Amino acid sequence: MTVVTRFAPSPTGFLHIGGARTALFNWLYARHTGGKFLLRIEDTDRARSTQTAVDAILDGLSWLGLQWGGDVLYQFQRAGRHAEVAHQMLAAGKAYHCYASPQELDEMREAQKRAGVPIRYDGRWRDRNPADAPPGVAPVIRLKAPHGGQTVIQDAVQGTVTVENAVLDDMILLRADGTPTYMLAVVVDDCDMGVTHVIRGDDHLNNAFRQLQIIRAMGWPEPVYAHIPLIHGTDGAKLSKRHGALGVDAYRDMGFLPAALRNYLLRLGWGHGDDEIISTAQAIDWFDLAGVGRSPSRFDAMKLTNLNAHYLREAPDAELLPLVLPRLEKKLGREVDAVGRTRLERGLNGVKQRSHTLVELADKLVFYAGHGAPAIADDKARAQLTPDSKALLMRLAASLDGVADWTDKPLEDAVRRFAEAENVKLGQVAQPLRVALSGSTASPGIFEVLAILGADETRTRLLAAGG
RNA sequence: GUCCCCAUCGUCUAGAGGCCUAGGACACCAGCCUUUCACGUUGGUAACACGGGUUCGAAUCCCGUUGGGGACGCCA
Repeated sequence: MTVVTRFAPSPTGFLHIGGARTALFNWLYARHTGGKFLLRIEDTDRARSTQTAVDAILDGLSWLGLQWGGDVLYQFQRAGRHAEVAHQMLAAGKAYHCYASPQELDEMREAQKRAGVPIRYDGRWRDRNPADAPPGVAPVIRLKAPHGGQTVIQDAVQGTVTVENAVLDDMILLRADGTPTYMLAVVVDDCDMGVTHVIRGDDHLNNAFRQLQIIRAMGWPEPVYAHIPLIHGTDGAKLSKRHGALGVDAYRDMGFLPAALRNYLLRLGWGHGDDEIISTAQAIDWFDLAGVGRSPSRFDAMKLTNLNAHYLREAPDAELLPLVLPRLEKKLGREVDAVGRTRLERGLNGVKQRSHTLVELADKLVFYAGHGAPAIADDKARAQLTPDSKALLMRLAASLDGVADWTDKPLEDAVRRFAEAENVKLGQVAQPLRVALSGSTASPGIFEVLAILGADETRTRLLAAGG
């Protein structure tokens, strides 16, 4: 049997980190088993669904590298099919019309709340004669759920979960306006799409029992359920669009790499021994449902950042350059010219070793991209440029004029000899020099910076700082 | 309120009854390396929520307590 998984977000907002992980797990499981990963947009709530949100979700998944198979299925377009199933159930006596008005049901729930009894539909139209139907009221169709016994789910993550049927009420399948509810639509679509494994957040665990009742009423094959624990914010509460969650686009803007986010998300709720750095290929090979933990986890930006720094260091320069270039040009307010580009190509490796995000990478790279004296980063850097050190830099500029081979090693020799001649420690020359060239007290190796900037640019910056 | 789920360092986790004096990673602290910052490396602080069982033996199994989370819509 070919495994079919799906990710089924509702387009009411961006793709947040929890949804991204759900998508990742579904994608990984499909890839691991050689199955298919499908995408379905649950847009049956016409009032809240937007095209902007659909685009954000599609963009987010693409950026994350989670390619879905086939066309995107839009749930609303299948409303006819959903209604058809509801009517089949009606005809088969598995469902019934309910004429209770929304206000009436609100009152019912209020009364239940006051009485301290479970809040659920009381089945007032379940066995009532249809002849009692009030005139002019469009009914909803409700599932005639089994009364006795219990419903049991063998969840691939949660294990055996049992619920008494008595606590499950007769949910609405088809609204008064003839549109399907989520419960019906999910089940019909999963069945028609041939979904074999439903991997989703465990906020859906309770829904699974209701969905199973529909599936059984229709006599359809039951999927394997895998309800993965939710991701919580640092306060321990469910992460949602309304509560602290950011869209994956926000992480892209913050300079995180898709590979890092995938690795981080994978480790949130799933483990494979002591492994931490897990490539996507490795993840596909290793991923299984049995390794998914059962307790909720909290989002830890520090760990993501650490992982991102790792993937940044590992990434080929050619891959990174196009990603930082736009950020650099935004900083400079102009295009990076050919000279700047060459320096970036040579300097990228040294800087990426020292960066955690693309944002940081761009910050630390900007001195290579521009011309003339760099902006001084902070007071610590400014403090390096004393009258004494400025004078020293002027003498250094003169001394460096004699360097014929403007590369790392000869430059290092020259600077060391200069320090010796001045009778100061190397650091006493290196730090002011670093600030003069890069604008900061922290940079790649100073001789590398010297070499990449070139003799002319170095001289320009030295004179600017010394004068 | 009712139902469901969960519980190992601050965080993510390893742990399938003896391999546990509880391992790894992030973060934090100290040392080394060093032209700065990183990287790297060495060491350190830090956890089985509590109470009962079962067992020769429990972080691991059972029950309860406490705590946390989720769900109870003509939302998805």
